[in-house]
Amino acid sequence: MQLTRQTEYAVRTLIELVNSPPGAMMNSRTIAEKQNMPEKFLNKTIQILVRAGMVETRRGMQGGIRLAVSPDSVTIADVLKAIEGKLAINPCLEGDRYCENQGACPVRRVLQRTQEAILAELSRETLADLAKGEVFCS
Amino acid sequence: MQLTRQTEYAVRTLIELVNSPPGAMMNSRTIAEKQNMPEKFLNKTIQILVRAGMVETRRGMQGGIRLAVSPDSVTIADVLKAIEGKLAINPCLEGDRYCENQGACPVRRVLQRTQEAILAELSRETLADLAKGEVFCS
DNA sequence: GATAAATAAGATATAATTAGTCATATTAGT
DNA sequence: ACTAATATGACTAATTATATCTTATTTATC
Repeated sequence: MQLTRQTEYAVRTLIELVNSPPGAMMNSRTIAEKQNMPEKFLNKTIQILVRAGMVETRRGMQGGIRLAVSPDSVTIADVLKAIEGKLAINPCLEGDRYCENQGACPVRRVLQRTQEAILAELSRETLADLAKGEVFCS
Repeated sequence: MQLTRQTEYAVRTLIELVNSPPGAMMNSRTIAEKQNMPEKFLNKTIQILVRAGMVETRRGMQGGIRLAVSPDSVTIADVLKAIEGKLAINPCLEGDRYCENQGACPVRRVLQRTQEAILAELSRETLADLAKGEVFCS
């Protein structure tokens, strides 16, 4: 019942990008150093964000990363989904999962509510909101 | 960001015990079959519940498992804590963890709230409440 | 009392996931 | 063309979750 470290890296990276000059490319090493994350692993993480359409990258000199979306249109829930693939906290809550007792199952009911609560909280604030704070744990 | 399967096994086992004749020993194989869980793995899971004081076991013929607590005094949150060891969804939220930016960190703030929401939902209903439903997903 | 059957307990092994590193390809400036 | 900066993608290692196997204990039966 934990966020993966990669999700945290992704969030912190995005915030870092929000706080950088708009439109400018930022290189991943700088972000990795600032936020104390393993550089190569961060690159991998960035790839996922690229595929999710949240950032865009350019190779070569003067290359780097920048946001591809508006900071106020992305929440931690979005990042979580992009990185971890799904939001279901238990298999029985996955969309395509069939369970004959779905309606009656009390466990599922509690988990369903829990998941909704998680989503609600993680969707409350956007990257733009988060970036105002400027500092985070390392 | 998922419950472990073991946590689910534990919850389902406890509900099974709540629904069995009070005070009677139930054997783990029966529970495993009824709930479609791997028997030996369930045994391991039960051990954790024993150490947490939630159930008591007796070996040998006529042995088995039974609840050691009142069904209305245990919530899924309690089980989660017993099985997964901690409730923190991110390292920065663990009790003993020091982070100089704790107060100001916006990421931590969101995660903190999320964690509280999770706990609130998982603490809402006790085993006694859950057991009323009788069926669950398999 | 000895033996066998039932049962949990504990140790070990496998599989899956997460985290991290290394080698390659691409781009831009010189 | 060459070199340095940079992302990309393949590979490796570590951790965690899951499952199985072996051993110890208890009770009933003979």
